Amino acid sequence: MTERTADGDDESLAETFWAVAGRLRRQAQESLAPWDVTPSQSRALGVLARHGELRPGAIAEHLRIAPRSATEVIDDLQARGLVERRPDPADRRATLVALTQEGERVSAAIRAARRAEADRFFGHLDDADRDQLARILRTLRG
Amino acid sequence: MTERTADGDDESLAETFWAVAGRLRRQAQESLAPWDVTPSQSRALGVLARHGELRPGAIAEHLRIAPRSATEVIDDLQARGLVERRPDPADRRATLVALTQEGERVSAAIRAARRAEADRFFGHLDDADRDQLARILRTLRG
DNA sequence: CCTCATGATGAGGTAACCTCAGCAATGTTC
DNA sequence: GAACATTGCTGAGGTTACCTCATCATGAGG
Repeated sequence: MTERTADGDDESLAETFWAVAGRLRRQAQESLAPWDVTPSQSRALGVLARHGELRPGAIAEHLRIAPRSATEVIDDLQARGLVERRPDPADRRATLVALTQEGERVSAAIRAARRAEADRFFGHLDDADRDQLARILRTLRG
Repeated sequence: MTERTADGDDESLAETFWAVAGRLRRQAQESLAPWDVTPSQSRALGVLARHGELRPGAIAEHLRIAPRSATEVIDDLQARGLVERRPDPADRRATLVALTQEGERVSAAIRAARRAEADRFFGHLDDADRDQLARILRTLRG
């Protein structure tokens, strides 16, 4: 009798929101397992896939993290052979980060898996609700 | 010209959801600042305020974290004088964790601040949207 | 009592962030 | 065109919030 104890504890919207966030996070994490890539690495891969080669600072902006933190994520991705660093011909201080072929492959695969995951997660909603949710969230995104 | 760069990068619902989550998290964190209490500590205080004295294991269940992690949060709260541990008269292995008077006071204050924060955050929505959102999130919460 | 399960905690680890300091290349200013 | 501030990245080291695994009591059942 494991008892669904784990909190009804709801203190309105915020609490419910976080409960949902937790579920979504766990699912996302699972869906990344096959590639041995952490969520933050996958976010960085996504940015690179969308924008092409970028400097670490630009990646940091896209991810809304400190530049130093981007360096770390890039280090990890490089260690896994998914990105490579090359000097920026336009500025000798700077570095350009680009997906390797393997990086392209993995990032495409992850993108697909993430999409499938999201569909599965939000698929419990009918189309109208999905639209509502999207609209409301965009309002809150600021 | 600071440039609102930080990502339009939206890959549908999930991305938007996380953008909102980020904003909410930041605001929540700020709203806790006056009491020098971390988010996870405040969650634990909330559980204790709602349920009264509990064993660490029970707190862990409510927070959906490992028992060992609950021990840690409780340690921190105890160091700040917000909770106290006393032996469970019903089981000599167990410990009961209860709010101190200071803990009650702080937890009430935080509760109020959190509520105000949430109102401010979700206040951008009209009543209908708030209801919609609540309903949809409850569906997704599982 | 003897064994197994349970409650809490020590030890030690991880992911994902952060700030601060330092170094090299740039841009600016006089 | 030398002096100075700024920018771009990264080393060092810290924090939060988790985790697992091992240990050590106590408790419960045969």
